[in-house]
Amino acid sequence: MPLSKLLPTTKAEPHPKRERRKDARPGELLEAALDLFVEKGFAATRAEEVAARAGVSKGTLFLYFQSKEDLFKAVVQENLSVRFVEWNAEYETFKGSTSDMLRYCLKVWWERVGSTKTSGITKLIMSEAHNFPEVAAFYQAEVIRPAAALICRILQRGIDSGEFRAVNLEYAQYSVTSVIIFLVMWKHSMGACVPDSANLDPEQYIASQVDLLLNGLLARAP
Amino acid sequence: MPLSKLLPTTKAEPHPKRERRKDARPGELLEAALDLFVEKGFAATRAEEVAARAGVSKGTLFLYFQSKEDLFKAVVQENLSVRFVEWNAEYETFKGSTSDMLRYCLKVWWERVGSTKTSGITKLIMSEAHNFPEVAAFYQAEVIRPAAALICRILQRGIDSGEFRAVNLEYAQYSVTSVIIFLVMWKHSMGACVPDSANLDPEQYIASQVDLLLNGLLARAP
Amino acid sequence: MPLSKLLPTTKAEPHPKRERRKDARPGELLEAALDLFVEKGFAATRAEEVAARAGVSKGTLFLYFQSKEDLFKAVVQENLSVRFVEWNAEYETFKGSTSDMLRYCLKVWWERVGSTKTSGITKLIMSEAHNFPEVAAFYQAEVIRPAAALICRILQRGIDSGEFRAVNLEYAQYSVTSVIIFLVMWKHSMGACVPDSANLDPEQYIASQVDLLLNGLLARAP
Amino acid sequence: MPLSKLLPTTKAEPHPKRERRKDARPGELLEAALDLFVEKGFAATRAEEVAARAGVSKGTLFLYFQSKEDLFKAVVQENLSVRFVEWNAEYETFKGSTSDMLRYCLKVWWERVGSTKTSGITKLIMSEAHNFPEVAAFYQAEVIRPAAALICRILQRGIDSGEFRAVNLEYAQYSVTSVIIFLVMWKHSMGACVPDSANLDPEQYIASQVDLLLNGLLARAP
DNA sequence: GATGAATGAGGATTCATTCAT
DNA sequence: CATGAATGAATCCTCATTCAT
Repeated sequence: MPLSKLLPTTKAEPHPKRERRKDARPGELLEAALDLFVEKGFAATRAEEVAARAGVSKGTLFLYFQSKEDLFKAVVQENLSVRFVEWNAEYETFKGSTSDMLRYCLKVWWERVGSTKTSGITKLIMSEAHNFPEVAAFYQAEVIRPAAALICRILQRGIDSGEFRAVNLEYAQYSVTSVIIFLVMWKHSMGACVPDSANLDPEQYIASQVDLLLNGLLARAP
Repeated sequence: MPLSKLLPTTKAEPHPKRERRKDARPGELLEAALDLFVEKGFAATRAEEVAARAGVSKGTLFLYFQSKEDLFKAVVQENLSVRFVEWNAEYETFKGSTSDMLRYCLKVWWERVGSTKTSGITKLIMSEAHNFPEVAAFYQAEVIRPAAALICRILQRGIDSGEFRAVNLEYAQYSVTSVIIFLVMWKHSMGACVPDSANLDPEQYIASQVDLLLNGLLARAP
Repeated sequence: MPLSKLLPTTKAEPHPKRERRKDARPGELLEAALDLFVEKGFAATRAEEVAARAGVSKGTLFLYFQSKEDLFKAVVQENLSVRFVEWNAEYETFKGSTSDMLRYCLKVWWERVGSTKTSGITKLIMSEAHNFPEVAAFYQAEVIRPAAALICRILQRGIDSGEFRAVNLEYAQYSVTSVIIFLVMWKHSMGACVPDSANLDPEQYIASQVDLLLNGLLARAP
Repeated sequence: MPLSKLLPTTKAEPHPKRERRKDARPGELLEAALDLFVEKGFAATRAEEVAARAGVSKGTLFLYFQSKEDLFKAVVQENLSVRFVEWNAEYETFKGSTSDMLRYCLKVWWERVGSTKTSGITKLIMSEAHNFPEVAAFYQAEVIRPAAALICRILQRGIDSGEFRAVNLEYAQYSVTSVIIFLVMWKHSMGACVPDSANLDPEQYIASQVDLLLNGLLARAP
């Protein structure tokens, strides 16, 4: 499925003058749109709000994006390319136990994605998938599957080295995914409506989850 | 007669069918609303659609609910609270290991909630929390906190009996919660946009998650 | 113009059984309707409110009146028949100066009409005339013209006796009418929105107006 | 393209004409609203009608006024207050008898207000006061009280000069007010539903009323 | 007769989108 | 390029009126 389908369609120029490339405008609009879509959902976000937050007029938004739906797709596209290449590379060269690798992987995810605005995109997709099935499918292909593959590779490494039990990869992978998804959803929904005292600390949450994932709940025989 | 010219005569045609089911209406509407809200989100669901799915007219909906927002709140309220009492009771009388109890607990959750329409509520809340802070707070108080408390009690039972390690309850509890939340979110978003082949089997998913949660990934020393 | 046109049409019975005549119902409804129409206007009054104030259900209202418009016409009809006959009779037999007669006339009007709910009908007609031109014309014919004629007859009596100047009757008559209309409009609009301290006392108002009408503002040469 | 199926495509046809008259709009809308509110009452006037009469679309109205009620208040506000300053000034410098002054005052009122659309405001307020108590209070403060004060000042001038009798100002003032109110109400309600033959001539009406107010009905002793 | 649940046309209001400036 | 005034389809909600009980 071609990525280009998610790019802002740029009004199919009849004669290709010069490829006007992005000023700052589109970026600022995409950023504003991400914020608002994540916060309020697609339908509840008004185009004018997005424009206002980006510091431009309503008209300008539609200069860069043919429609609100188009803007949505562009937001997704812009924030999709989580750097699996780079992570895959890190995976190839990682020295150390696979337990450490898993810990490291989640730590890095939190630092680079989870704690940033980018994590909002996941919440957005989860919330709007039904209204944008095409986008959801695309996300599934471009993000979820690669992520799952990466996790599987890590798990496989642990199994191969004898560090991990020979679990079913397909489902074991969800033990990592669910940690991530839960944190993202929490952060962007309930977490924002709840006093700090009732809230979780992401780093402690991740540490705890990894510990349990690795060691399990059961007490070990001495 | 000139007076009749003043007000449009509106001689309404007789209506096709007109059932009188005062007591059943709210429930029917609530069910229809649950379906549609979960499927399309709050904003994207038209009041008239809800009415139509419940087999009544637009006006009837507003006879029972003051506004669409009111309907939303009623949907949330309707599908809540009830279960925790019965579950807490089951917990008190459960015979067997806490591992079994945990397995049983998730199994029952899936059968009674996860696999039913009710699970859509959770997705709904996660998606719309920002637009309905009161509802979110309500959900937090009525569902999340009781659920967390129940899970903690189970974990504590395992620790007390020496079956489980003495983990931090507050965070260990999330290991169960995240299993549930992930499954719900998946089912109601990506899962509906993805071919069956790429989809997960809920019961296998749960079994696998519980197994890993109990035993961990790490291979045991012999 | 036949009065019967303003009567509630009673659903043109195909076979004239027995002329079911008013219980209390229609009267209570008309009273409630008059109150509310005067207070809030025709459009802003809901049929259900009228029914509720009359202590019956919505359906019952439409049992007695074919439509809200019909109800309006019935309200007008019911309250039209200000007793000019009786007043005309009083006029014939009145002993005393025409000044006293005028004073008496306005006093009686206030006691029997102005201070009662009936005066609301005038306010109602004035306010809604544009939306019910037929009713307005009818009121003009049945109430305003007879009232004007009565006033003219009184004025003529004064002129004939040499008590009054030989003024133009047609316009002099408005000097009485305007006193009445102003009081009615004030009572039913501004008067109800203003603290008592800023309000007028009807009887003092009438006395003052009659005095000025008779004696004029100008100081008399000694 | 399946995505397009999700949101109705709404490829709006180009609009016929589209004038850009930001500064003129509110005034045009206010004028249209005044016409229609006076003619049909507040509730019976549809927002779209107002827009249409102002030559704009429904949406444009709500660009300038937050709601129909807001529009109503603006209509009242727009057509007020202004005149009393200029009139008070004229009063200070008037040369001539107070009788002439009174005559002049009513003549000017008819020319500048009574005969214009502005007089419709008064009818509007009288009819709708109950539904807009704040507007009524505003009108009372901004129009009625200043007008009464002006009239009182004139009467006082006449009394001071010995031209008028020493009447009670508070109530004598109503003799002028009622002349005005009656004319306005008549013009905007019954007057519009009655053949010209049965109608009054405003200037003759005013002349007659002032004459009677000054000289009274009673024949003078020679 | 009475009731009040049900209906659906009607109207206020919103907001994505266009386009003259 | 940018603006923001203008548009009108879409949607929520009201309320006169009907009719099964």
